[in-house]
Amino acid sequence: MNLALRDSSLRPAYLDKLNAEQRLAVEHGDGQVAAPLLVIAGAGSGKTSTLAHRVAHLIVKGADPRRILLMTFSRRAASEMAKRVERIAGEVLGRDASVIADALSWAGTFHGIGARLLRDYALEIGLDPAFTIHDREDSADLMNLARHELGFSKTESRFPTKGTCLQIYSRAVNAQAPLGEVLGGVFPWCAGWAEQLKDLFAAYVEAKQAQNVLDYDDLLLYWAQMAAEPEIAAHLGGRFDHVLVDEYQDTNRLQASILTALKPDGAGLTVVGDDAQSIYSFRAAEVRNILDFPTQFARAAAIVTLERNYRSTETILAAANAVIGEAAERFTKNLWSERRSSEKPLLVTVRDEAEQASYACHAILAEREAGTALKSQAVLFRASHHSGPLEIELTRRNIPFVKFGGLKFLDAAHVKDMLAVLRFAENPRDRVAGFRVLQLMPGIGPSAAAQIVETMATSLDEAMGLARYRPPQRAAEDWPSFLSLYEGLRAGAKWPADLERIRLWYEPHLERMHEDATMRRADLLQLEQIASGYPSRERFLTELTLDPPDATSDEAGPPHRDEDYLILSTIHSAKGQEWKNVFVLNTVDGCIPIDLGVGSKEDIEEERRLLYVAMTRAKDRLHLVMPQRFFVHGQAARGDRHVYAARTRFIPASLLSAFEQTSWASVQAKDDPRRRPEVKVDLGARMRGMWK
DNA sequence: ATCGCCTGGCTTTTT
DNA sequence: GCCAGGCGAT
Repeated sequence: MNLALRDSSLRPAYLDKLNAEQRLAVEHGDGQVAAPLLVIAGAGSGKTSTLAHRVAHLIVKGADPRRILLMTFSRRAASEMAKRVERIAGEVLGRDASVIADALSWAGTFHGIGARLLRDYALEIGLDPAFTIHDREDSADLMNLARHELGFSKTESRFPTKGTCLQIYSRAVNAQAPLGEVLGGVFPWCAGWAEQLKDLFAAYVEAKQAQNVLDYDDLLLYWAQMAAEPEIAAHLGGRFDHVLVDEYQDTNRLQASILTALKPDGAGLTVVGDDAQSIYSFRAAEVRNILDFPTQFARAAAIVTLERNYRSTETILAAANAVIGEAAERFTKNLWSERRSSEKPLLVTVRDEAEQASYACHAILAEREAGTALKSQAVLFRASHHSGPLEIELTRRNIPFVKFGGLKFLDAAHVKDMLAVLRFAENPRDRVAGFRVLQLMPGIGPSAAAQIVETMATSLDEAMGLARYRPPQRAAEDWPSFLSLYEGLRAGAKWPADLERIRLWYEPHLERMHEDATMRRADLLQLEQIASGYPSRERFLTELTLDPPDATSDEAGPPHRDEDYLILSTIHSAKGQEWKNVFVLNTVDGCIPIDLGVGSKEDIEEERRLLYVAMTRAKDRLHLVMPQRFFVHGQAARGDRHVYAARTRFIPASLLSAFEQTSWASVQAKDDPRRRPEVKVDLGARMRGMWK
């Protein structure tokens, strides 16, 4: 046996750090364009690392990084990946590795890559490359305009709201399913409106085109449609030798069709995912994508399964495996770990949500005393508002935190106003932006705003149309300054000075409209700060829409980077992350699974996977907290009241042995002045008794 | 035509 | 608790 075969010169050091399965995935095809590859990567199995190693390996073996397409679920994941590839490939090639990372320019989300390709091929497909992109709320606003114009806002019985309409539309597009099927399957209560919805969607699509805007779905839809043209498809597919997709379990049919169009025979295609972590079916994610992948192409795909978990202790894994083991259908095997621990995950019963918050604070601080930084701890929850009481408690105790998921910075009305001005300048045909901006001025309401955008649309030159418009009396005072702002912005982008200019114009309106103008002004300054990091107005608008800053923190403003802070996150936003110490709030029926409407069997299964995802984020310690009592408001008929909650159905009695059950009551409760002592003394009787 | 106030209905997760 | 839509005052 020739020992030279094992020589490190033949097997680079970076491969030695991988386990056998990971190495299989990395070396598949040995750097050449090869048969399709499916990597089933369990939670914590080193998926990101494996994918990064595969990309680095391709480059080391001579692949051109500019011809590698790498799609991840967030831009953050993409840049993280690029950094790792740079490090690994740099070790071997020894060159200036940053050149490699820069050359890996086609790394991003499906939507982000779509936007770039569409601008690139715009002329070939009859699209104006200056299109702007609508986020969800903008899309809903445009849907609403169409809804009004068609007279659906005053129907006898109530027509679905703009949000619901958009959801239906989006579902039909992403699932590539006919409207009837979507209505029947997902929105049965809207099935009676099928005809009207069809008309509405037709009007919505026309409006988008007239205004040169694309919504999120269009970025995929246009891409898929463009790739269905054989000539463009060949050109497009020929641009990339290797196409790698992360989180494949969360892609939908539209995305799968894009991949197939790019690589009809699957050559050079790698997808990575875990069916047990599929939690995006509300976004039309199709778990069949990953399940059908192996047999989808003429050449069968190679399959590699990663089951060794490097993240969690075996007790945490045992509990997580037990939870997912109850699933109706699953494909990956149980994860295993060598990380021994005598500590089982905790199932903590507390009285109510206030006590839950109190427990979490208490345990978090105790962990920090023991040396676990706040940053290594996270609190996860099913719905964004579940963290409300905890946020209050954290603020009260001066524990800094950053929250991911839920309401975004960009959703704040004043931030949207500023961006709308910018977008209106970038694309004068964007009616949603114009409609919003114009109404900021007192005296201009919906009808005047509609009239103005209409005037603009019918003028040959939009800005000219605007200049000729005579404002109503009440708006006369504010009009000239707006006009001069707009003409200035149209004359040519001065970046990032444009944003400051807009703010100076906007501030008086901000103060008039909002009590808390000072706080909001701080947000605008922060927006300018963010803007200064982008090279151009167009890039800023596009990338901000596709990848909004996703953390909001308490009013004190975002903690500095070097400061220690706790992570609060929805379970969805926690995907792909890990912490030493993890808390899951509201592990009760009604929250996990969430009780909304009927809930089909599939919905319930997805909720089970959500709990699994949450649990598998934990490395060392896991606390599942169960408040017994909930305060519910609303439901006018019954008024506010308490309801009692039961342990989540995903942890039936048969699984309890995998957990340590405890209950907790805050010690301070007795001293808390807000709490009334329970002893009731009849002082009057005592006084009288004194004289008996 | 605009704006502010009131009422009645729905209430998740995100690119 | 938030949004859509209706009504009345300016």
